[in-house]
Amino acid sequence: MKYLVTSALPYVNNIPHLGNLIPVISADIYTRYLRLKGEKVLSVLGTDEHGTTTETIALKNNVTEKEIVDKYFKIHKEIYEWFNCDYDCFGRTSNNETKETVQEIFLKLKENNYLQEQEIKQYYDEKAKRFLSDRFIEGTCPHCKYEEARGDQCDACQKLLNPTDLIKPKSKLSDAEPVLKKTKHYYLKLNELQRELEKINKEEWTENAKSVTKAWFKEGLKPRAITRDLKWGIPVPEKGYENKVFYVWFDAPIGYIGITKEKRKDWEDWWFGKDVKLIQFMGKDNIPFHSIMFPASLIGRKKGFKIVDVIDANEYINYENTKFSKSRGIGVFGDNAKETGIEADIWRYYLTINRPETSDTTFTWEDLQDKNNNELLGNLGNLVNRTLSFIKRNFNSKTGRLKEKPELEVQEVLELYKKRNFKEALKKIMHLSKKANNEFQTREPWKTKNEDPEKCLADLTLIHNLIKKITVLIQPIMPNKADEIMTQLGLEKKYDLEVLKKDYEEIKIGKPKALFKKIETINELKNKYSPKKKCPLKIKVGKITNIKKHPEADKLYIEQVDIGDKKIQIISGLVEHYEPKNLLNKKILVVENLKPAKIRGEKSEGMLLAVQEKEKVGVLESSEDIGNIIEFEGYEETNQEIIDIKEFQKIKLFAKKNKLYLNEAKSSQNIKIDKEIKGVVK
RNA sequence: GCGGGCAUAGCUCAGUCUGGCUAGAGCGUCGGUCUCAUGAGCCGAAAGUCCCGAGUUCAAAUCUCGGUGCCCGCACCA
Repeated sequence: MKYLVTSALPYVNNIPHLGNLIPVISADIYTRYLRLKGEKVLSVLGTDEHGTTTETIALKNNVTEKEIVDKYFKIHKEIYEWFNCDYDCFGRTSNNETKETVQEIFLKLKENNYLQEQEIKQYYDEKAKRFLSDRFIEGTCPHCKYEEARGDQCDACQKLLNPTDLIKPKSKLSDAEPVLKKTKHYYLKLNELQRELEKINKEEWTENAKSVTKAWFKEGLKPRAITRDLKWGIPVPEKGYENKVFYVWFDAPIGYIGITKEKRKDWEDWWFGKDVKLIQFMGKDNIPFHSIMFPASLIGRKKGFKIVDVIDANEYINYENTKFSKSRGIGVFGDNAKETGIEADIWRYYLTINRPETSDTTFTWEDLQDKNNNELLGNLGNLVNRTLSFIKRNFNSKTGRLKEKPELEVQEVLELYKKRNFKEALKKIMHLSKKANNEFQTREPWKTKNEDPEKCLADLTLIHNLIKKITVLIQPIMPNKADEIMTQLGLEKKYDLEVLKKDYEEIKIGKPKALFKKIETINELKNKYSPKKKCPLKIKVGKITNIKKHPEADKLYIEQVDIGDKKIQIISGLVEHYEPKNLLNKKILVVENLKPAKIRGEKSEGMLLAVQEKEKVGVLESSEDIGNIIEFEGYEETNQEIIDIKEFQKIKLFAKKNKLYLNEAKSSQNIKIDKEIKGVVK
């Protein structure tokens, strides 16, 4: 039996965070375990480089797609290497072999009648001469009238849209007004492949993989488009498809094959071999691509490609009390982990002992510190150090003869590795380390060294061997630390079942050195990498440059307000409280990031802040410069996103004396309340 | 609105599919103890309404129904 191990190919638009690293490290651990057992194994990883997002970013930053993927490919590769992930094949889906394989599979799928062409209507940019994907279209949101809504979603009201919903659609490529035009796409007939897919043996899959896949089957598979109107991707080898590429979900998994083909002459032994077991690690969001789409493409190809045997899908790891988020920059990212000065193997330990195997788990900095200081240092590090320093000091750095066989329950750990229950395996290893400490304690070598030096040395030799066994077992998880320990033990850096079982005598040990450093600066790290607290409101100083009564309403004024970078129109119900001339040219406070609304037919693009105390209403004034943003203590950033009135009402605003309070946080700048009243701001 | 998931000790998590010892582990806390070791080690203890309620069963953390709270996906409305 041979083992082909993959980890989901990460998307290369950004830097991977700890959560993204889980499958990558898991596959590495499993590979190392298999090697330890002496199995033949090939591990494959790479970067997924095609897709809309890359094209969008390229457009936005005015660089080519190639430049972006080249940049991130390098970053990803370095990060995985830093985390001691040792893959046999590390490549990228933009390589030539993937292109060939994808096109070949496509042509044969067509020949085997698993593809169908379907015509749909889509927006077309006549200036740029191409079809536009949803994200390349901008226009006015039909719901909230926000003018820069994207074709797939409105940033202001968060509603999901179809590009055809947009009022006054505009192409992001050329500003031209796009026209609806017919376009054709190829669809993979998943429905016709469902029966074959259901036959795949799923016994060894993780529970989440089984249930997600089952849910798809229950719903009934439908044909799914495999082409898109984009230019960054693998070209479709077909007349009339010159301006189209394959959809990323179709080419990315084929990348496993393409990358193997690029790196290995014997690639066919792995992808067509009969005695191969394919084990794929991934996050839970990737399940359908590996349980349905990828196998469907391969089955439909009818060439005998290796179909997945094991899907190991992990749940998510959360950051402190929130989610990891690439787009919002929350969490620990690969490059941050390096900057902290905390070694890769410590991270590997943490991510494994807290691996989200059956449910989501939580990363906290404090937990990381505790685990390093109390478990790694206190238990394992201390065991190695106390043993080796003792041998060095009392026996001239040399172990002796054994009087009994060092026994340790290694089999259980190997079984847990085999089931890919790495978390439990590691817990068990730490338990073995504790037991070794216990041996040290109960044998009391510090007493026997004078009373019975021969027994003392035999005991230490025994513990020396226990440490060696523990080291071999922990090597898949902490490869660098394992090397360090082996060197200190005076043994070769070799990890296999023979080394695990053999007992070593009369070994000249290496130099004992502290294995782990105490982490004491965790609060600094926590502050450094915790999400900046965002002030939900963007409150600006503005000047009323014009004011008139709303023609359709008795209580409303229409004000033109200069807020520095632009002028906005605001409707407010101040007629009963102010004469227009008393408001004109006043410097007041407005909320700028409020969703625009029409009030009695007039547009209102913000809110003028005023305080109400019983019947009295006073506007908030400021002596700051026009356009200045009011800041609040404890908030480090200002929200740039538009919020709606409901959200606004949830925020507690209160004015007292010369300060404004937002959810109890005091404003940094002074304000003035007209009529010197205090109370709730509305 | 539809679908899915989660809720177990102070904290982080196992256990639930397949009902069954006294509900577990690590950390933390408290008590005791050793001195080889990086203020490390070892022994022990306390700590749980297994979210709430009902049902099935000889037996429920586990199965069924209802409720509450949180999360995710999809859709719709203004």
